[in-house]
Amino acid sequence: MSATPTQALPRERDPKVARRAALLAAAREVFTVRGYHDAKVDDIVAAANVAKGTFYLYFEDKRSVFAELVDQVVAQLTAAIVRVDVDADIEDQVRRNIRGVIGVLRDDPLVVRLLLSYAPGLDPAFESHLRAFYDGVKRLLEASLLEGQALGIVARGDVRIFAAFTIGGLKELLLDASRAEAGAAYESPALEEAVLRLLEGMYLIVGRPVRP
Amino acid sequence: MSATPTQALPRERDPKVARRAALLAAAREVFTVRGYHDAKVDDIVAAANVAKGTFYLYFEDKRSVFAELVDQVVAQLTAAIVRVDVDADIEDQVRRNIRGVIGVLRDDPLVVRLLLSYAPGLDPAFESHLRAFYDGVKRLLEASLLEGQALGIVARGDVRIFAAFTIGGLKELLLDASRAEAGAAYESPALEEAVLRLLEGMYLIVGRPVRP
Amino acid sequence: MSATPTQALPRERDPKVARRAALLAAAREVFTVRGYHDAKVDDIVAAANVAKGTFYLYFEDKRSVFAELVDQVVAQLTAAIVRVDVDADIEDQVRRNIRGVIGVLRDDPLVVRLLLSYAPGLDPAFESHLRAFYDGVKRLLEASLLEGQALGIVARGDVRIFAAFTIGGLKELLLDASRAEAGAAYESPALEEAVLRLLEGMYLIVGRPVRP
Amino acid sequence: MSATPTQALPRERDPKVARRAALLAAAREVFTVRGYHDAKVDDIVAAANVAKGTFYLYFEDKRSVFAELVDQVVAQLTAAIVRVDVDADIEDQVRRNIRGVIGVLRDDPLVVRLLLSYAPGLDPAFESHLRAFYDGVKRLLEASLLEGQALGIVARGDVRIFAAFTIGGLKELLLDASRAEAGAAYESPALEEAVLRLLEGMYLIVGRPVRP
DNA sequence: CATGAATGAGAGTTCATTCAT
DNA sequence: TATGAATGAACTCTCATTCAT
Repeated sequence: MSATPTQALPRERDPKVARRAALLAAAREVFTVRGYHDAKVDDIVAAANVAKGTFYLYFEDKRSVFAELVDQVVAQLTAAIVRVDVDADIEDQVRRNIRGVIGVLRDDPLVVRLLLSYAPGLDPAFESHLRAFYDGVKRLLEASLLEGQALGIVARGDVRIFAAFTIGGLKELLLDASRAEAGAAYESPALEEAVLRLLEGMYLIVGRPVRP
Repeated sequence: MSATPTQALPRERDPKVARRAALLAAAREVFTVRGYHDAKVDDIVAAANVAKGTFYLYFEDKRSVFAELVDQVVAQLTAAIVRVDVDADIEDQVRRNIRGVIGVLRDDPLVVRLLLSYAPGLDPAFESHLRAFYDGVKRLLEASLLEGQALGIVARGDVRIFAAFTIGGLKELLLDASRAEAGAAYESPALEEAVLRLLEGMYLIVGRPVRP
Repeated sequence: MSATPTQALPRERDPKVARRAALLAAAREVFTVRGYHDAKVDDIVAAANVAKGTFYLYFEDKRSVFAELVDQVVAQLTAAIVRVDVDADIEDQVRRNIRGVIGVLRDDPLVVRLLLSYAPGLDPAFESHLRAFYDGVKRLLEASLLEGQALGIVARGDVRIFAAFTIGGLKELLLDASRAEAGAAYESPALEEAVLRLLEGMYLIVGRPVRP
Repeated sequence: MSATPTQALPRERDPKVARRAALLAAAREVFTVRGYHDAKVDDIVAAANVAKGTFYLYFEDKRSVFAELVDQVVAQLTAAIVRVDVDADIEDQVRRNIRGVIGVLRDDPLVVRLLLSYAPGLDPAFESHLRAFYDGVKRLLEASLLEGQALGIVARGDVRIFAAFTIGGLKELLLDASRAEAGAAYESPALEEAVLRLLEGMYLIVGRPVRP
């Protein structure tokens, strides 16, 4: 927009940062394709074109790279979700949130599988990490729903159930979408519309006067 | 209730069957607590109070015990789900299905976590196994929904999306329920009622005459 | 040939002896086909149609069955070899020895491979056993050759070399023969004739007056 | 002989090559003493003063080290054997072959036992490997003998039998020699002479006019 | 005597992590 | 800082042998 010297894609100058990023990218690729346990550190360093020891210069251990990757996506998602302001246009904001989440996953379909791999029980080591995220989102949603109920724009009912069902449904839907080869219905705009409809059906009262 | 010598819980007499069951139970416990990879065969045999070699008398290998456990739950769930007959009382059947699924998981809360651990990407070895089950359920649901749409008792819309969202929502809900310590809302009957309401809101048109 | 009450094939009446024999036969079969290390006790008892524990009622351990099988063949071979009496027809006796050895192996071609598997170094456990046999035969042959040299019917030269070469040659030849599907040259009489010729060429002076 | 800085025995400078060689040497020692099955990877790495994992940096698995050792000797032997050229001095070439084989085994008496351990039946895994070598040598010898018969310098008779007997005799002789503590007769030149004599006796017509 | 389930020491192999260069 | 060879604890699975029934 102006003559700022910043590069469009600031192709990292600092070689240390670049290395770290390369390893992270390689890890994401490998973890996504192979799964956490099948992904060997050897695979990651091979993909990053780096020696094995280098890996440990940038990361504590195998587990911490995975954790960092998860955090990355979590951060992106968190950034995409905004607390619904009841004084503004509700539907628009909900739509925006849905679109945001879909968008993040669309941009980085590989990590979807990683993130959606909640896998409770399969690996206790990551339960806490992933659960923390889901719990956060769930709480955010619950709070919004409660507020909405007070304002009469969310149907009565147990918000925990609403929240859990919503999040679960979205997860499955997006997982499906990340796998679907074609599927016009899984095109972003259609998906967004369909999800909105579902939420409306379930509990969301939009497009109606706030007043009874 | 009578003089039959059979025991209420017939505490398996056949020692081989008993051992197998003991190992299976131990494995379920260990897998559930530790997760597949962290569960060592040593842990399982220790829990079953059996020597290491014994394990291999009853199971091909570690993986096959896990697979068998999954199959067990899948079978229970499959048995609990019936195809909805549109000539009979729809709501009752849907309710029965919901109740059936909830019931199975309630009876065996440990394995829930195991089954709900779809974990795509975390372990390619079991993806196919678990996906096959989910795909089956999804297809069953999709078919029912299509039929329902033809009869006017299911709202219009993409049945794939309906099905995926429903299953995802249920998974998350039941997972939550399996963790909830107290939570009155997660009591079976209330849960059943709440789920029914959600489905109604999303797409199910019940309690109304088929014909306008 | 007469009314002797002995049975032609005295199909052992004593069940214990029969069991033992059955196990031995099974072991021979399995060892021959699979080799010592690949032959599992399970395979042997399966072939003998006997429970695993039974094996240990009749034999100390796996090794001892093998040893006994080797001893069996060694005994047969030892019986087939006679010390050459220089006062009688030399050629005839040599021929008889060759024929005897060939005959034993022909009767029991399975065990040939077992016996010829001298395998020094491959398994120290059996070296001593098999070496003892070969050394015995070698010494026997050496003694005969020495005697023959004294009588002028064996060429001059190192009898140890003669003996070793003879035994090695025979081993290889018989091993080949035990494998040869067709091979007219490996028919017993032809083989016998050929071996005799070789020995004559190497050191045996037959059909000539002892004294020049 | 000059001022070159190269060492007489260039004690491998490349540490990777050195390690590999050390492991190979250790394996040869251990296999030779203990036999293939009794030789544990632990023994080999202990002998090489290396950690267990290191073994697997240099070799696929236990079996492949053994195979490589066998191949090594086979290669040496193969190099030592030349096809007899009938237009040149026959006796000299045969003598050279004999000397070559004896020489190889003399240089590395440990591996002799390994190589001579044909052990059919003792381990099917290596039968093919070793048999391939013996069959090769046998075919080479047979071809030479056939050629020789056509030229009248090899006696009539079944060349397969000649070849088998020769190779078996040599094996046994060299095995004996590799064990013989003292034994003047087993000194290389004497051995070479004796073998030549045996071959002459059996079928080789040397030093005589081709014409009757 | 016979059975065959149970045993458990031990084998080969893997792989996250370390560290000398 | 980067390397990659070395490490060794740990894991799964095997199988000869034992022993209660």
